[in-house]
Amino acid sequence: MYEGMKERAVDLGKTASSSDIIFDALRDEIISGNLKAGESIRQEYIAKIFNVSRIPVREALKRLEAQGLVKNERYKGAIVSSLSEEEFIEIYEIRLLLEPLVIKEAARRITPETLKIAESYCNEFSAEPDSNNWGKLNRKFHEALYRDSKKPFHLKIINEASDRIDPYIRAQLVLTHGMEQARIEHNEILDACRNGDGEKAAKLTYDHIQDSYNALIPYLRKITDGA
Amino acid sequence: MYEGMKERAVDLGKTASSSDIIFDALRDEIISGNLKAGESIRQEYIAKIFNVSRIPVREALKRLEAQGLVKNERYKGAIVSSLSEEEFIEIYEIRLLLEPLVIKEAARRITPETLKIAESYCNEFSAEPDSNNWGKLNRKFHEALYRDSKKPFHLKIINEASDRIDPYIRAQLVLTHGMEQARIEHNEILDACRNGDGEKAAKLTYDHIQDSYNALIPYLRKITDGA
DNA sequence: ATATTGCATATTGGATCCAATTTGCAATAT
DNA sequence: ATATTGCAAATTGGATCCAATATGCAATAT
Repeated sequence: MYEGMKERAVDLGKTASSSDIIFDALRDEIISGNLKAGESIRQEYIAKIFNVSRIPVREALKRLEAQGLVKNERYKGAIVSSLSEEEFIEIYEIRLLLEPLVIKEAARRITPETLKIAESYCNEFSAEPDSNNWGKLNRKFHEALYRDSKKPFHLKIINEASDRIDPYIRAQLVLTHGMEQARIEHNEILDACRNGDGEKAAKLTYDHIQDSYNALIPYLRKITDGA
Repeated sequence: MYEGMKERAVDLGKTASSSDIIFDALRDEIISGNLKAGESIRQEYIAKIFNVSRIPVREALKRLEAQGLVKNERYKGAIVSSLSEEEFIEIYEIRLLLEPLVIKEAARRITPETLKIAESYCNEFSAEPDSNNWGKLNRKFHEALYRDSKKPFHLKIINEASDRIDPYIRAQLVLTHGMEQARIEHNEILDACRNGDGEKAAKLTYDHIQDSYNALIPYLRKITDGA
């Protein structure tokens, strides 16, 4: 009886805690490049912004540390992690291994709903005039394509890997006008997914990541020097 | 002046916080299988054991959640994560991709010190009579072999993946007497590392993981049912 | 006998308070 | 001018306290 109530109850149960909200907010600031590598995050400062005590802030920072985005140092605050060129290369190695594998599965079982979402982000990305939003939309597009892969563990790794390099990707998207290339490749990948052609989607994704890497490497030093 | 002091000062600086100690302890309990999937961890209970308040316990639990080992649920405590057969397979997929890659690099640059450590754990593993210690020694052996890979991001993923399946591996090591097989394979891998033969070490590691998977699959249902 | 209701208890999330100690800067000494 | 010392302020880790509410069980109603 009243089956509809169940879903509403579940939704109510999912009200995010302060800690969750602060975690998401800080993660966003870091991966957007708004908080740069080496910068210090003071607990008290964040607590005041969100009108909460330091407790939920500290929990959020501990979680960010577990994911490698910051390093908590006593009396110094949470220092935003930097990325050496070696680690940067490592992350691309992992992306090149896992993302083609994931999209292969996802493309084969992709649902019309997911396809709609991905198409939407793809179009938004192509049309967006504000370069500050390119990074986020690019990310959302790729996330959408992987949704139906049924590989949560792979996705967790891909997400964390992407978080680490996202600030650099975003800076590069703004600096160069490699948008054209990205737009073309996104549409090709989307097309392969529409046809359920996992193999082709995988190959295109591999090349897409490789292109991203090639575009980014020359800018890596420039960006890290500028910090 | 007094150069030696620096190192001591650094060492002193690394005194672990309560939160760190509790995190390590809970992680150990989970990956040892002492705390089983589905069990609830009460903050107050842990706090009393360690004679601390709930604050550091909560921070530890948040970190464990970030790594996927528990899921914090209000009024219910931190529930130890279970692993579906699909996720189990996923983790082995990832291990099969990353571990051979890592050991290939590690074997090429392995130092005498690291080799000594790995040999030590290998021998301990072979000689250990108490089956409760097999899992930990097995893990330590593999960790040692990967030490010189210079791939921190890969290692982090491998560690977290291993954490998730370790309870099952340990149960299986105790249930079957596949120790013989493991011992032989460990020595073969170690030998390839001694010779700096990265390719061979990678191939042997791949087969070793594959064997582990084959041994574990039949026991997976048995173990999860028994919980 | 079974289902519903109400209340005491348990349990977590967050606020406030306290302790420890590093950091930064000014005063002092060389 | 430079290096050393001393002290106030800043900052984090942890303890204690409070609020909200879910859970479990007993009492009640059907």
